[in-house]
Amino acid sequence: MKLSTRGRYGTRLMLQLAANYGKDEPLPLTEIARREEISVKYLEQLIIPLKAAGLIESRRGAHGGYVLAKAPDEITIGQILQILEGNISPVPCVKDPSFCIKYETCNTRKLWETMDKAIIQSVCDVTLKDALSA
Amino acid sequence: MKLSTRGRYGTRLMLQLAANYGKDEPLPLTEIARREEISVKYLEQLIIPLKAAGLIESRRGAHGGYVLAKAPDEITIGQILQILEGNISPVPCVKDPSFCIKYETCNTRKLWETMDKAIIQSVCDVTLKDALSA
DNA sequence: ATTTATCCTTCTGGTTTGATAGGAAAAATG
DNA sequence: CATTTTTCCTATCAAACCAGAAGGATAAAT
Ligand code: FES
Ligand code: FES
Repeated sequence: MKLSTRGRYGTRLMLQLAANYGKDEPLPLTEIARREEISVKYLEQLIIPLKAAGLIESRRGAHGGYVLAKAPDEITIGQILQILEGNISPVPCVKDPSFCIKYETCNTRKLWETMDKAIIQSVCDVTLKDALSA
Repeated sequence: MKLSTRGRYGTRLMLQLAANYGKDEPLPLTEIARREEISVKYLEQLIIPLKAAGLIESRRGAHGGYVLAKAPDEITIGQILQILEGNISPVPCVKDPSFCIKYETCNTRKLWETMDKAIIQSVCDVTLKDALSA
């Protein structure tokens, strides 16, 4: 039940961008890497899907970098995790019934659905803005 | 953020034992394996730590098998997962501060702690008895 | 032209997962 | 006592996943 470094580093990355939101200059990965002590090369990989999902915009070249595509209170931690970790539900069958052979007669599914809802609520209710001010 | 088969199969195993609770005969793994369509060999591995933790008692030899060591309403799903999956918190640093270098200045820890509490509550409030009657 | 950056693809060592295999020890049965 | 049934114990293994490094192409500013 561990969150991988993708989700954890990605959230830290997004918080840095959130802190920089509204400023003139975009924030380059080199700076984020320095502040968070994560390699640029690894951050590059994480930022690709975040950009593809439309959460981030980029500017290339010198004085380039990244900026949030939306305000910090319009992006939730749940969205970030969903993008970087894939489906975060504890068992696949919650989203994909064909995953479990004994789906029909399963007496544990209700359990995992309860767990799933608790997890989703705990991260989808929180925006970057909330996390920054906390 | 997936629960592994250890936690999922183990919970199903424990639910079978809970359903058998109070009966004269212990339930052998061959029978559980047949009902749940999981190999006996794999179930054997899962049941070792459950027994070591005192949740289960065994009787060897013919007509042997397993019985719950406590009533179904005294065993929670959280206990089972803790035993089979290890620490179920989404990030290790919640339990072990030395895990994260930037522990002191981390701005995401509060987030994961919230998530952790939500997960724990969703499984520790539920007993085998609850899960059976649900 | 040089520098600073994003962008894109690939590779790899290490760990975890999900089992299977083979047999030893104990208890009931005939 | 021999057989069967069952738990008990240890080892092995393929596949998947994780964390990250490497190498270079492209674009913009100076
Ligand atoms: S249906 Fe998927 S765990 Fe039961
Ligand atoms: S201290 Fe562990 S994630 Fe921040």
